[in-house]
Amino acid sequence: MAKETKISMAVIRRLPKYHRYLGELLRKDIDRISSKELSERIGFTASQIRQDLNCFGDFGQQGYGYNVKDLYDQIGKILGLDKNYKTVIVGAGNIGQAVANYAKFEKLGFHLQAIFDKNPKLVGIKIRDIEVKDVDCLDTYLKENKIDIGIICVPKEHAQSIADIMIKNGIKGIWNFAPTDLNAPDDVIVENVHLSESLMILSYRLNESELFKE
Amino acid sequence: MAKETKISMAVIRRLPKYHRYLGELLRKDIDRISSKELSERIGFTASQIRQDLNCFGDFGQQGYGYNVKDLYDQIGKILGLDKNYKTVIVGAGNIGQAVANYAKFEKLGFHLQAIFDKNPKLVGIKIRDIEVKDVDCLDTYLKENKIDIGIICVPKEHAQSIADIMIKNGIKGIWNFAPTDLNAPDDVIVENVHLSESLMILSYRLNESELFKE
DNA sequence: TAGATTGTTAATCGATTAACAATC
DNA sequence: TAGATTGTTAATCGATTAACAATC
Repeated sequence: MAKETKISMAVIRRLPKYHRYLGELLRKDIDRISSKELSERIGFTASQIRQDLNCFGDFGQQGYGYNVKDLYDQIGKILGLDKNYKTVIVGAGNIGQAVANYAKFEKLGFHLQAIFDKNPKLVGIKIRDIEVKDVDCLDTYLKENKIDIGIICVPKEHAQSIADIMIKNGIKGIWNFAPTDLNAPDDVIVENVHLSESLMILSYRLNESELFKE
Repeated sequence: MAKETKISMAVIRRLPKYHRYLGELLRKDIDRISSKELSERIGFTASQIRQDLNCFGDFGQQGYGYNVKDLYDQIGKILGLDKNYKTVIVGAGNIGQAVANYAKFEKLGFHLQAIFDKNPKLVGIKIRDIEVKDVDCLDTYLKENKIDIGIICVPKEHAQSIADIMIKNGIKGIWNFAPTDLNAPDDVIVENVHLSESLMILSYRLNESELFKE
């Protein structure tokens, strides 16, 4: 991570897409690519691609372009995909189970250590060989086990209190699926997945375009 | 939807959050709010709130502020939440099932009509009283039933071919959970939920902040 | 009326695009 | 070397914030 100055959120949100497209090129045994050609595939301007990449270092070579494998690895490193994270899921309902079973998850270095729920019908069942624990044990569990990331899949009414327990016990990142904004100190990173917002935006765009006639 | 000129994506992506916060105020029996007070709750500047809302009409009143119920309803209408949409899910794996069982879904006016999968082990099972059909029937089904929105929850390798069938049969919106970018004509709206991108951004931010020491 | 708060214009800030010298 | 393509600066575009007259 070469250069200084704060990277803008706009750039950061494009990084995973670079990583994904470079991964595809790699699988196609393409070993070099110019910003112009990548631009045509990925849909960003060549100029933007060069600007974005230059936030992190001089990855390219004049007259040649970028080495695909190299750049893929570099961006993976920038994204922290070379690291390992210990995670817990709180909320073993539909979304919690889907996340737990989400295969890509482990591949990216996120290792699920435990799952919690408050529903007695779910406590005790096994998901991916992990027995669901009672949420009352969460606080104790987090004290006894160093966990990096907490995944919140509970209804919005309980999300903040679960987040508070996580924060109190030193969790550094929260992946929040509850449809609410969590309060957290600056040194705890919260990344939201708000499905209903996504759906509303789809609905808006459908109507805006006048495509949708009931 | 009063005013003209194209609304920017930045504004649109904030609309669901307005809707959510106004819904909360409503439940707390607060019936009027100024841009300043809303600003303190929602975390946007008062100026931005007034700018955003004015894209769609003059909802406020000088010296008074905004009527919560009114504004909530207006934004709901702008988002198309007063409409009903017929949907199908293709892919009855973890994510497909989670989406199918997602309660909020129906409440927003999205009515699930059918679920498809190609796995014989899943074909025939019932999810929310809907029997999973073989994906080979998708094309015929869409010809016989007018569906508004297709939800893609299949692995990325199959996403485009499913999308093609949907597009060919007149589906106007696609909610895409497959980690790939779909090709679609301009009159088909694609809204992506890329979970792994969200996770990568969390990972990046964790490392950037130097909070994460392995 | 006086006070409050909007709607809207102007100023600022930040992000994207264009251009081109540097250089492989 | 000549051609290609980067890294980077400057120009443009768009989004956010500030300011304030209009008005409830």
